[in-house]
Amino acid sequence: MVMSMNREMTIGQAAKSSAISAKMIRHYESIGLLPKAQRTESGYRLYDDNDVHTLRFIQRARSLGFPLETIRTLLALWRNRRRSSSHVKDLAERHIADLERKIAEMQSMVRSLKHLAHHCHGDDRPECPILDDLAG
Amino acid sequence: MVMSMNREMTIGQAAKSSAISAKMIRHYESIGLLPKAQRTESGYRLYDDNDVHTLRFIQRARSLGFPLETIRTLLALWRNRRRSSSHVKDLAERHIADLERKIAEMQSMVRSLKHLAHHCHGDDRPECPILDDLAG
DNA sequence: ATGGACCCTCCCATCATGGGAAGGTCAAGG
DNA sequence: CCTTGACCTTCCCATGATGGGAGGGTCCAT
Repeated sequence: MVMSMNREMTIGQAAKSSAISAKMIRHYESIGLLPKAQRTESGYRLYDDNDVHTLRFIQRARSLGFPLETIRTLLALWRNRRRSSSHVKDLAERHIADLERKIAEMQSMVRSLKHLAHHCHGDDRPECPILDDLAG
Repeated sequence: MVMSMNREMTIGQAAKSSAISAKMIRHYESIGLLPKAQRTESGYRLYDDNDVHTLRFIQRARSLGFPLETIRTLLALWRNRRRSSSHVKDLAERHIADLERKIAEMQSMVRSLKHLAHHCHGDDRPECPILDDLAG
């Protein structure tokens, strides 16, 4: 049933194919996010298309901001045919809530900063409402 | 411990007065953000109202999200009577731009995640558009 | 055989913060 | 006076995700 070619490649090529740096691929392996890679006799890591598929999964999850520990769970769910989609959705929704909390925090900072900056002349003189605010 | 009358206090009290942990106050001193504190004969750090004023300045700046290196500059400007407010305003505006960039990044993640979560049934079955997306 | 482009491991840095160990100091109450 | 507990000290380690770089081995094409 396996009809795909099993092209093997070194870590540099896997890195290019997945947009994850070789440094990070080694790191993910070291923390057990990835299984230990195959090695050549001389110790070079070898990756096949399946490995690259996993790497891309991780890359996409990282690009959505998922922390590595959550990605560890997502990978397990991905591989588990008896998973429930509610588990995955729950992880996504918690992550969304996390992001929205951080966004709100930063937006509040931006509002305050813009207010302060708006009142600052921004010229050669020392008077500055921004510093006045920080000084309390 | 010799405590003079002009409102000198230990690090724990300075921490309470400034809402910066004792741990962080020591750290700020170690990286030169704060000058070395006075010490009692037995080695306890001592802080006066002026020091607490500086600590509150730092606390307020941190609460607006300024990184410590920028706060180092802000402190110098605060103490410099020949500063130009444009310098301060510039720092604030760069910080605003930084925050807005990060906010936009996270909002983009949230948009994608909400879209995916919206299409996920979130039930007992394994089918999951979120994992399908991550898997590419 | 040589050079350059890979690969390996190991250590260190970032950024801001906290935890905790091991030990010294101080004030209050028995 | 001595104990107790709440402070204080320094030092090391951890977080999360990533990168830099040293020192050394491997592979391939010229």
